[in-house]
Amino acid sequence: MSNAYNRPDQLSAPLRARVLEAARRLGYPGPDPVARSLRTRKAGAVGLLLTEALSYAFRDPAATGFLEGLALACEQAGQGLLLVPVSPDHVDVTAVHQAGVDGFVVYSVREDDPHFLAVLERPVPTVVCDQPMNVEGVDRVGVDDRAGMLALARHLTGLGHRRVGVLCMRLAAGHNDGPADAERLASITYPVQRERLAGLRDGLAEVGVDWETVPIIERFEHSPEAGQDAAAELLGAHPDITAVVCTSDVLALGALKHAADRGLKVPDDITITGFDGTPEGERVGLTTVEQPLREKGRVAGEMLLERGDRNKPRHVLLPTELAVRTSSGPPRREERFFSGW
Amino acid sequence: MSNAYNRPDQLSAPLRARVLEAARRLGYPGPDPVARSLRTRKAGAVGLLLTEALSYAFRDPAATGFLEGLALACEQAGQGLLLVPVSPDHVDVTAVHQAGVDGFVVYSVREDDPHFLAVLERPVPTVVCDQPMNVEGVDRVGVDDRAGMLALARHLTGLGHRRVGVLCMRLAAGHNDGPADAERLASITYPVQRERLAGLRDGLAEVGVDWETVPIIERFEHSPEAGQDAAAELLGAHPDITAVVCTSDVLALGALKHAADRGLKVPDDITITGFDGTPEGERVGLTTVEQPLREKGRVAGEMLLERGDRNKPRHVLLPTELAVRTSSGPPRREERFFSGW
DNA sequence: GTGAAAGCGCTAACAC
DNA sequence: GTGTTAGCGCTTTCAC
Repeated sequence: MSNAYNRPDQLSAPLRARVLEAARRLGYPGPDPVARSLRTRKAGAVGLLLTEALSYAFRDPAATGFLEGLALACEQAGQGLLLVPVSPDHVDVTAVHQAGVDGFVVYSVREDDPHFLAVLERPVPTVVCDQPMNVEGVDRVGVDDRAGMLALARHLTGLGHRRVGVLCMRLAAGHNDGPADAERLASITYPVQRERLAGLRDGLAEVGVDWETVPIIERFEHSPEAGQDAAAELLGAHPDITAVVCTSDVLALGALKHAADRGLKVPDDITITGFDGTPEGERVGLTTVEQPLREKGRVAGEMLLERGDRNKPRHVLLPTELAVRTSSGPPRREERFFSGW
Repeated sequence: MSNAYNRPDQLSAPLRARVLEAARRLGYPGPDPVARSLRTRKAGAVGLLLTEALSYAFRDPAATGFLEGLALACEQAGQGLLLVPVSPDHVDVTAVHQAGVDGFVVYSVREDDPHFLAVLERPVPTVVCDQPMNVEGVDRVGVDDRAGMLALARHLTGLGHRRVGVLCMRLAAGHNDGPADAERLASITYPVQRERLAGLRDGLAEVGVDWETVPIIERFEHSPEAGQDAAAELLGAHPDITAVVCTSDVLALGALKHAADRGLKVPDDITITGFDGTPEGERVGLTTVEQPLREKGRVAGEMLLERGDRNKPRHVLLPTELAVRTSSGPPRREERFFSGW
């Protein structure tokens, strides 16, 4: 009987038909997938852990690109993709325990995220995307955030910018909407933000800009609105800034909006840059660091699903590319630091 | 022991700590979620069935809006969201059988979709979004597509348009990239498309335009590229058209692109309209019929999750709103039908 | 507060 | 090709 459903080739066609017909008549709804999973020790699904609320997966364009690639990989392997419902505030980890999955993909969470720690306790393989970095025995796929931002910084300093300000995403647990002081910068628990800031610091140091003097505005929420608001704060406090470096395209989109509202011409009056390479950013001509978002998702899925042979953790670093578009240009003549123009 | 994990309140705190500590020492990874699901008859997840490839969920802005709302509802109920991997071509229904879920949300599939039929055989509640319509014993949430399109049609005829062309999505199984003839129109298996076309037909009939003379171009793929291509086909064959009505914003975005490439000014040279009300459409000033996408997803989730009392099928119809923006205007003077301007 | 036992529905193995 | 059986890991119940 089990064979009729699971191994059609083991029975003769007419017999199979007969069995199935009888089952239908008896009102048998087909094998229970949960019972089968218990028996075969396969859930047929991959769990996805996001640090944010579930709906974030469909709102953030960088996440969306990643997930598209991940979904592609799952699809090809015939695996489902289970979005695990985690409340970002609640420290309720039961959802992770409830998830009937054969493995987890963890997308860009804090180093000390309790949900992530719960995932590690589950006896299933795990692949991390982006962060945390350097977790014992866990595969990871990411990009060289630091090198990407360094390239961007050099582009800006090459244009002549010296007075730059930064808009960045959440740096650690807890709400901190405002300037990130030295103490905050020393306790970053989101490695990606740390790396991107480090790349910028290095690039600015090459032309003698003191990192201590660079204003950094942090936002808890990651949305264009937050970027817009942060840009207002930054330019309000530091009107002499010639370039606003954002650690994501989403924030940069908001900064562009603020510039427009304020009547500032981009890039003539001010340069604004992003990071990620989202379709939205491209559409509006945002200078940014592009990373292969979809590819990252695909690789994450494949690492998890194809882990037949290897058992030592793998780390894949995908390339980034500086995309110079129309949101960056030299600072105004009177604001330039040197005058070889 | 089970109590230690599941009912912390039933034990004394120190005892609970002792048990958990012992379990950890023994290398016990916590209760197996699948076994628990089998026992409790609760999977803790909602299945999502899309007619398209899984990754489509993250690519189509209308789907994304819906899913954001659905994810929100799941999250609030502490339920996971399982994306069921269906290959659109393959008629392999096993993925539906494998899915360990407490219910299904079916998003906009064909009336005779085999995966959908497989869902109906599963002994779990199901909620349909948009289509199919009128399925015995199944809850549904949607919008009044016909009325929405009728309002749009009246807007266009009011502006003076008489020679309109249509770009529409897939109408039935099978690839048909090209004109939809009478036979094709008579065998539509996507009710949403049928309704939207009917609304347009009704609106045009009010001013005496013969539906038979309205060219309709169908595309299998639903993407801006397909819309662009279809617009080229439409305007190539019918250069006298003054308005291109698209049955989705995504297609309209492509049509706008085509118009731009061809050097046509919108709306001076040609009017282009969409349907859905996506952020992208809004950004570019697309005249369209807005529907509450996120709300639709939320309602779908809630209908599935809160089905405590009711057991007769519910049908929720959400309102649409005509959004007149900058992509629609009167036809050129020499092309107008009447001249009261 | 503890321990033992039944059974959720299935698959895989083995005897017929 | 058919029938029987053990057991996946859990929760629930009931006796202690």
